[in-house]
Amino acid sequence: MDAPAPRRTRIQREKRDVILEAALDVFSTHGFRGSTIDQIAEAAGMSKPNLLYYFRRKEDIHNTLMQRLLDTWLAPLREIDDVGDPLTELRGYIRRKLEMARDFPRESRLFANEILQGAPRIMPLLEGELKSLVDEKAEIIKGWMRAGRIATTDPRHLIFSIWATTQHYADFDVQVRAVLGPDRGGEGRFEDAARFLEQLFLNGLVPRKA
Amino acid sequence: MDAPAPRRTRIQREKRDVILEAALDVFSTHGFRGSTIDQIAEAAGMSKPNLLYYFRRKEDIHNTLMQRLLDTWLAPLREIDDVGDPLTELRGYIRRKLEMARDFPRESRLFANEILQGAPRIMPLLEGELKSLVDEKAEIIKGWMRAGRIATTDPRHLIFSIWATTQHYADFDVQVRAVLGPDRGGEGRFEDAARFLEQLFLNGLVPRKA
DNA sequence: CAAATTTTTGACCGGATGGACAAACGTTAG
DNA sequence: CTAACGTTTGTCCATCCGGTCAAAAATTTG
Repeated sequence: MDAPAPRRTRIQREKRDVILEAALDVFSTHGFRGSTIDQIAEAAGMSKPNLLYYFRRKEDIHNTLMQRLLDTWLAPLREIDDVGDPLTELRGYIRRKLEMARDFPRESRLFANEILQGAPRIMPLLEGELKSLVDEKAEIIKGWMRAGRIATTDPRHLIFSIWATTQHYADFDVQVRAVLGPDRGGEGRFEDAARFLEQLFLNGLVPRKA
Repeated sequence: MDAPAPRRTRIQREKRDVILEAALDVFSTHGFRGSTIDQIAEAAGMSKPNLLYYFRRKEDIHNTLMQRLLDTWLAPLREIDDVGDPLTELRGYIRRKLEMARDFPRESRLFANEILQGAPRIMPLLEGELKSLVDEKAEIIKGWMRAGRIATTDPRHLIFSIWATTQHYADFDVQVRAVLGPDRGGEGRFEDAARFLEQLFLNGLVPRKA
């Protein structure tokens, strides 16, 4: 489907990267339709026709961004396997996802925008690659439950809850900061979140003695 | 600030409602900039100039929608008080929020869209009304923790996690359904989610004996 | 009924926006 | 140097889109 061998010069590789970086900024805060080529071109420090020399259509930029995103986005989930302690494994996954929300908030928002609007461009991927990856990991988690190594519950909804709670700190960042206020809304918020989520996922809210 | 008394005829009230209903559909799936007046007008079954007779500007529709939204949106949180059992109170809050995600997904997505794009229109509300409401409820929760009635943790992040996990089923609905597949992606998914969330928030994942 | 008022519509406008194009400019290889 | 190739830009175009306007149609009021 894709062009077989996109042979590119050094300049082309560099400029394309600059454009993608700028486009990530713009797309992630205004959405696809809310972003203009002029905005992206200005953010990339070049003229609009120049930008269109590297990407023929606005959609091409978005597609390229989306494709790159999905690879890295699912990496943390792929890392889960059933060697080692289940709780350690899950704690690690939660930590990695939270770090991604902290370090790649634009990517998270880009993804959220796409899903919010019905995932028009990546629906096949969700039903294909994503679903089978989740199926596979859900099976591992189910094994842990059968062995009594973690509490028995719905593994898929467990994964959803990890996605939701971690990505929240990227996607709803403005709200989080507004609510926390200047004192606790600074960089410390991610450490607070990490502590809280660890406690939540491990022990829940029922008070424990000893 | 607002016009003092917007005296409206019966037709005006009805037509404005039709428009708002249509606009909720359109805005919640395409975002503000991604939606056109023509789209909304067609969904409302009237011509564009006719629509503009009831709302002078596109932004007015969005503002009205936003204003109505916020009242109902925060209602579940307002209901929390410190009479009765804390765990019951929190469980009830989670259930109510999940029901809202199920029954008002468009409202949830409209709100998510706004926050994702930096909350340009409702930032003052977040820093004002929302923050103080959360502050107030966080204080109640803190009281429960001091009394040893629930586990000690960060009350604000607890609220965030409830928002995140419940709204996820509205905002990321396409993804949830794609991952669950046809068998479990039907209407049963909300009951599964309710069961899972109750377990998560009460007991976490550490397996319990007895 | 007729006057006054409200509602609806077709036609139109100006600015924004995605994209095309050819000419100019720069760089590199022979 | 110069021809070939890659890069950049000014200009232009067609379409979309938010919004206006005047006039027609419908409704309400006296």
